[in-house]
Amino acid sequence: MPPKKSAGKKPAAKSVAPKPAPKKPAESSGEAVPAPRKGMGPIQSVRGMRDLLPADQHYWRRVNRLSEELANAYGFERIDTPMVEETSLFIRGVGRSTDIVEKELYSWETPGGENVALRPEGTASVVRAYVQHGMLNQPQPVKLWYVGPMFRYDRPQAGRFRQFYQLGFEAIGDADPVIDAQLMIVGWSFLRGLGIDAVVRVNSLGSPESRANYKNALVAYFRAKRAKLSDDDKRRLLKNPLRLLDSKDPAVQEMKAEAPQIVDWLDEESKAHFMRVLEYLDEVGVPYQLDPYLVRGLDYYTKTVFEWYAAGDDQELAQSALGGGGRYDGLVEQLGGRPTPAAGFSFGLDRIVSRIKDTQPSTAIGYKAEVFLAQLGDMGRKKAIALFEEFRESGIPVGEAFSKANIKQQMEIANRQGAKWVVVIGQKEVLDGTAIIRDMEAGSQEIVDAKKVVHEIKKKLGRNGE
RNA sequence: GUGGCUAUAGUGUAAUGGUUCGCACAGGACCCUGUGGAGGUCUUAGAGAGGGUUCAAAUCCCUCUAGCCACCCCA
Repeated sequence: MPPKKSAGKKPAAKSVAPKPAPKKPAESSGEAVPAPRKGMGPIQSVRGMRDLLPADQHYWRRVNRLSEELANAYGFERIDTPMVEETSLFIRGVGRSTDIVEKELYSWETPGGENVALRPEGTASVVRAYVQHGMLNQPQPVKLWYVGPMFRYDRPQAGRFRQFYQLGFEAIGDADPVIDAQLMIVGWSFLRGLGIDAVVRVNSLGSPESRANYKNALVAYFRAKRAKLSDDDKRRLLKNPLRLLDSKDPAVQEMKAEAPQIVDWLDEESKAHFMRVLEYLDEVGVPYQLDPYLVRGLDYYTKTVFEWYAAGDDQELAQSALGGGGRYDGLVEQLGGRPTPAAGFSFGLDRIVSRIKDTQPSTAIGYKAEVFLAQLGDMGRKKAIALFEEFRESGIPVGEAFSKANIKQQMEIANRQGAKWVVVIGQKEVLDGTAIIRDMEAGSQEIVDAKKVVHEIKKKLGRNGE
């Protein structure tokens, strides 16, 4: 760091850079400068926020491309909602007593006095948009998808960031179990398309009534054994009893065996619905595991719930869930719409990308060009700059290193960019009205008329038919 | 939010409290304004921030910050 502390102890000396930046006139600045702000280090990104660097972008691109492809294939339309919403949307949508709302919400009051928050998930916003724009008047179900950053003020950890990216699919306005199944199929296709071997765990929470009844039974059961519960679990008992079921406490694990099972409390309709979902999955061959203890952290789920895990992580690594979702038949109404059935799911793209990165390290290079323009001398450079535009307008990926004069260096760069052809233009060529085309694989080259270069290259690339 | 571990160039690493912090890769320049993958020479760049102990700190201590691990929770 250039600004070093006072040379008090360290004589340091050290040959200073040519221009000894006249930093501190030691004495004079002493009073002039206000207060030497402390903690002056290099500025870093804010906690839990990270950069997605160029080297990783191709993974993200792949994920995004597949998302779009699948969305089209399955008939979902893209929607983008604001990152900032009224805080009450999330309180009503996600649930007041969930951790997501209680302690992980980035919320503040605007200068105008509105209470707003950064979205912690996508479903509430999508449903809000559905209601706000009267999408109930469109053919149902309305199938929407989105991708974008979400924000949760949680403690960062591997696979957990305060700004993270979710890809989500929602189907609003249809209660048929085939919708639930199709969503799971979309998710399955997505993971498979990325080469991720995953299983989906499925459960049903039933209708709000059956869920509530079950919850009561569960609370009653555990309350009787309250003394044996850890503090964490006592808290859960009050706040989110269903969560007790995936407690890691061995004592609870034991109690679980005797505990009421959710399947026994499902109403007939939910049970039938669930069976249908499973039948459809069987039909398509989607591998799933029934998990009677699967509950989800958001309040809005009803009936079907599911979560994806990478296969092979038989040991539950923390943060190993890649995504999840389910049916939320009550949410639309909860947010002020008419009673409307709906279902959806989302993936955590950060985790998915990191998974691909670990299992399929890529050799992809950065910028790729098919043709490279090498130039020599000022005349050559001028001609090359113009020619570059011609190539670009013809849609041919073309590379350059105009700032380099050395031909050898340019060849190196051409090679690094993976160019199959190099067009060389020097003084001589400019004067002759020609250009050299070099075949990088064969090492041979030919001289062509400068006016025909683009045409010649197109021919070589097999793009003449256009 | 709780507990623990960690922090050296862009990356990965090395150095019993004692010279100027070593190495590899990456980057830049040159060898080389007329032809690529190699090589050679030179070079840029570092102790997360702040404070303390000590004759002396990358090394020991404290605080902050960040990352990681477990918990909580979740994607």
